[in-house]
Amino acid sequence: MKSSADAPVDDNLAFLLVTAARLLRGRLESALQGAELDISTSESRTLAMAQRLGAVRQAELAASLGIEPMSLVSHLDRLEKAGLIRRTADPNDRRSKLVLLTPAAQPQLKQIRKVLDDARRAAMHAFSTTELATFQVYLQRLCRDLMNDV
Amino acid sequence: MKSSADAPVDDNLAFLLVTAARLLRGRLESALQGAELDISTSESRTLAMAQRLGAVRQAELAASLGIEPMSLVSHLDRLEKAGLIRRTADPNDRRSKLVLLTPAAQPQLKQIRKVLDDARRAAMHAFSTTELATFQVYLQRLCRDLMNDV
DNA sequence: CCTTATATTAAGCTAGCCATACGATTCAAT
DNA sequence: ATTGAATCGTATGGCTAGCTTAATATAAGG
Repeated sequence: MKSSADAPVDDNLAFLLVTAARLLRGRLESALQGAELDISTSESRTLAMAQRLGAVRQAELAASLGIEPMSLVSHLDRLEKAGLIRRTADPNDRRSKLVLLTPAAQPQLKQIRKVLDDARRAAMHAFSTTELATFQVYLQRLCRDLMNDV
Repeated sequence: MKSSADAPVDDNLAFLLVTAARLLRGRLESALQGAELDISTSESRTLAMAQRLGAVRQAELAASLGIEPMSLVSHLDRLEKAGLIRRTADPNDRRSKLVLLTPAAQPQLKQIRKVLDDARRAAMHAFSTTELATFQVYLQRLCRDLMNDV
């Protein structure tokens, strides 16, 4: 299937980005729901980043996600309740808590990744491998710039 | 200033897109506020699209924006209250209303565009003209695909 | 007549943000 | 040792931008 050229789309890059994100997110949420995974896109992302960073302080995890620590709390609450993470006191700083994945999280995360990847692939099937790689590099660069307060 | 390579970012394109959009949007909102334009990003986008389409039915405007008609109502309410648009009965279909920009909207929209473009440019100053063009084409294609229900 | 379309209203949800605040802890300066 | 500032995670209430479900009156098309 080829893209339709007749639907008007924004002529402003920022509007396009915000719109694409919103629409793609809708797809991801539907896919997670359809797979009966009781987890949202944002919780999935939190879990994936926590896995990547290993035992990580909440403040650091929030920074890596580009969100406020306060906003992270509710995601962690849900993930902890679902038995996918646990919070433990940081032995090096008693103000802090470390976030660790539980054994149950690994297979779950594997499944989540598959569902999300399939949905993303379906949505972007008209893009070539090279284009996808370029797209991803651009987004990575942009995220870094935006997160590092240019 | 060059991008930092040490901040971890997501390795998933979808997460990157959603994050970039959120962060960029924050920049846009700040810029609009800083310029004391009493309008949000979404209202700006609605106004810009309404200008582009000319006298347009609400359902059609919503479709072009990729949002639900119901969601459009509150944006239009605000814009109408601000004197930037007016709604008028469609002579061809009495169920419908046409959205038209008021004379006050043109200079306002010009200012809004400037503020948004400056903010977007600042956020993406590390991208070359060619890269920006490529990025925009990718986003346009993605938006079209997502809006045309692939 | 029946079905679909249109704009609108209402309530509730998610994902973030904000301001404000708190107790506990840590760090740096004196 | 003391003090003030900063950090940390958490709680509260409220905001925005969309979505959802449900519903309504009116209009249009077959």
